[in-house]
Amino acid sequence: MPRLRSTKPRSATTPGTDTEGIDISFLRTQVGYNARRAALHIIGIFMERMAAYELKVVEFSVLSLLAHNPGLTSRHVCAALSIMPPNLVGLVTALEKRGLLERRPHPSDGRAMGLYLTPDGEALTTEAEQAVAQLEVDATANLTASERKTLIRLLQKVYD
Amino acid sequence: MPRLRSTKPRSATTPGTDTEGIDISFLRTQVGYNARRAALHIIGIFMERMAAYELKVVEFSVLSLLAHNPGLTSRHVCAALSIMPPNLVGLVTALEKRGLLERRPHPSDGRAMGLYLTPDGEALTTEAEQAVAQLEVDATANLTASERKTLIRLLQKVYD
DNA sequence: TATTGTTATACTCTATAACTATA
DNA sequence: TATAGTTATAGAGTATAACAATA
Repeated sequence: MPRLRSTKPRSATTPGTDTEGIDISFLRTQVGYNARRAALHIIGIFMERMAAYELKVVEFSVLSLLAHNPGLTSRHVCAALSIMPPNLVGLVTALEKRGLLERRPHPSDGRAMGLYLTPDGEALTTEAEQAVAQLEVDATANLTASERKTLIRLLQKVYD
Repeated sequence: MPRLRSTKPRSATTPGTDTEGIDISFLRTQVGYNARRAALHIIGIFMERMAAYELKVVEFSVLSLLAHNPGLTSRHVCAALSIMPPNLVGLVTALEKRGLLERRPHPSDGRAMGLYLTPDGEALTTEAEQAVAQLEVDATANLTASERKTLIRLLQKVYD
């Protein structure tokens, strides 16, 4: 299989700032590279807009997960979001201090704590989810509704 | 707009380990969430397989970029791969110490250094690119060739 | 004055080991 | 013996400020 590889060194006169003329043909044919670039693009816009709610990506994910699954334990949240248990502790503590969720002892398992949104947490999450839904549409404005649906389906086929 | 949100708390008897039965319907409708999950899935397999070449994702990206664009300056590489200049320094130094690339003074700009793969670097990159291409196909085995092509096209529409 | 490459540094994110209390 | 939550800590990744050499 022949390698497509330019032999001519790049213009010796203009180092320049732009990305124009740089050959990234190999990386562009890889799903991983493109998925990462697309994810970072959307996450960048997420961070800009969600700063108003003082929510990072993982914090929003936890809140949204608990909004739809009240009483989930830390272990459940970790499994669903691929978070290491030690890293969830500080996160939950911070959200608890902000009055957005609370830990309640599990009724039948003395080791476990159920996580529940407070009314404030519910309200904020409702707003935040709407903001995220809008932000996602804006961040993927180059896609038609149909393309967006197809993209999500194909991405899920990759990791499911 | 009604919120779909379960009101019934989760089973009080089985905290469990699995992810079964957890409702992640909201997150699953977001492109950003799915793109990140898919990227992490592929990157995980990348790290496993490319450990044989002692190459991390960013290191491979730099090598592949230089293979197709000999003489690129640090500034170019940073712009093309969204790396902060201070973070590229150690990376290039390490690859140089491994004998995979070398810095040559730019012929017309005394500040700049052109980056070039050594013959060893070229050889390793050729092997690594083949390994990555295979790994990508394996990591996206649930997709047909046509779906894979569509996925890449849609991802590029998002961030281009 | 602006830019390239660099150093030093700080901040964030993620990962590992070990402890406690319960099961 | 195993598991849930936690603590402390280490490591990787990413970001900013400032400097020397050159444009």
